[in-house]
Amino acid sequence: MPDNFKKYILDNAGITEENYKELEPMVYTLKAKKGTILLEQDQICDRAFFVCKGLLRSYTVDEMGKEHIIQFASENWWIADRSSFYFDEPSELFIDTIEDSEVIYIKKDFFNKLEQISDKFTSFNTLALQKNIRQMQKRINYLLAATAEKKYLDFIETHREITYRLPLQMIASYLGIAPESLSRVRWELANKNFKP
Amino acid sequence: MPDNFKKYILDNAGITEENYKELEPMVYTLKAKKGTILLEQDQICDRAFFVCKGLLRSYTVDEMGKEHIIQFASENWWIADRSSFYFDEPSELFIDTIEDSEVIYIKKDFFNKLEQISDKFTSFNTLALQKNIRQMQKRINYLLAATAEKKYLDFIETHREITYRLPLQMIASYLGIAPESLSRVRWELANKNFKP
DNA sequence: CTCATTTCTTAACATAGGTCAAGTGTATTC
DNA sequence: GAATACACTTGACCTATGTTAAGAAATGAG
Repeated sequence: MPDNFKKYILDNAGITEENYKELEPMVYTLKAKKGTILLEQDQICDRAFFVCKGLLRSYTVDEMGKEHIIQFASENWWIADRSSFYFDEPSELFIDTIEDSEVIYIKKDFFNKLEQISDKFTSFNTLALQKNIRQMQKRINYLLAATAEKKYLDFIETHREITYRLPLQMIASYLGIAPESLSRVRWELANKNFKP
Repeated sequence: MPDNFKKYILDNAGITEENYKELEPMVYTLKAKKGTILLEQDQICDRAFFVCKGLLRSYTVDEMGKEHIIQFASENWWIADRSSFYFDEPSELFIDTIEDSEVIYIKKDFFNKLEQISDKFTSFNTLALQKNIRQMQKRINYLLAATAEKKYLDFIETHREITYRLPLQMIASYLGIAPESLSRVRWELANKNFKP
């Protein structure tokens, strides 16, 4: 099961099979039924999750008990509270599974070791951080500027792979709109495409 | 004038005066009157700006001509389109000066050289990226969840130093609300604090 | 000091989107 | 294969925020 994780590391950190053996003991495997919470708010997120199979999300819960989704992660994606992991501070986020999932998780020792072994890893990590920033900036811009309809259209565009696997209410939560509003937007879109 | 920049680099990259001399030719200085545009959308942002004195902002402009502020930068802060700089792609952002300002800018050669010279620089850079991500995630969460009032209260809390230097319309733009709404919020807040 | 410009506030009105409450499908479970 | 729980839609209504327009304050330039 951890095969696509191994492949991912070998490809991206540029290390040998030999070297990977040193890391293997620090790789943990986990299967979780849909709806399992893997990280709670206020815990310190001491691990990063890599999705081998399935679908996870991270989210906050506000004073009204409402959930606000920060990120989705499907196959070959990472998910964690980056800040909590990096700064050892309590997590803002919950993480749970949206589908039955198979997950790898690793802790800091893994990354430390990998950094020693690989000369490519640091720059790969920087690249990942930069991509993350680019994506977040785009999202901030959408949240500042866009209507519900524009947000939704952009979402299905940029999340094609997972759109059909997500309950609509979760997409709504990710976009910062009410599920009922999303229903309405979809109805309006369906109409537009017939009229002319 | 570049003195606080020099201090900033020596402190954070952990290099000697001697080493700094090698970098100096790659450090550019610039004075700009309030309202000067330093970066236009669609240009490639080939430089990062460091504010010695004054106040800058980055922002997008939507199809309606409306500005949406992404970031402010006052003394000892950096501002740039990180993604454009890193990935050599056209910038989403404009950058201009909100006050008469004195600015340092440096290009990639500076960072490359610094990376060679300093053993601390890479980890310092990673720290900066992580802090950036933390701050953006918090902002996304506010944009998803908070009312205009909460957003404003959080802003004056976390941007104490610059709040009084910013026109209210720019704060409104940063928060994703209309300037008139911000006026209303401020009026309501002023009332609350007298009634009880 | 005065005129011009920009910034901020106020008020009346409009609307996107939120809330509440059924109601209808669609999965999952035993 | 009923029964139970989710997920989605619909409609009526409501509210926060946007819009438009005007005037008051503040700032700045000459």
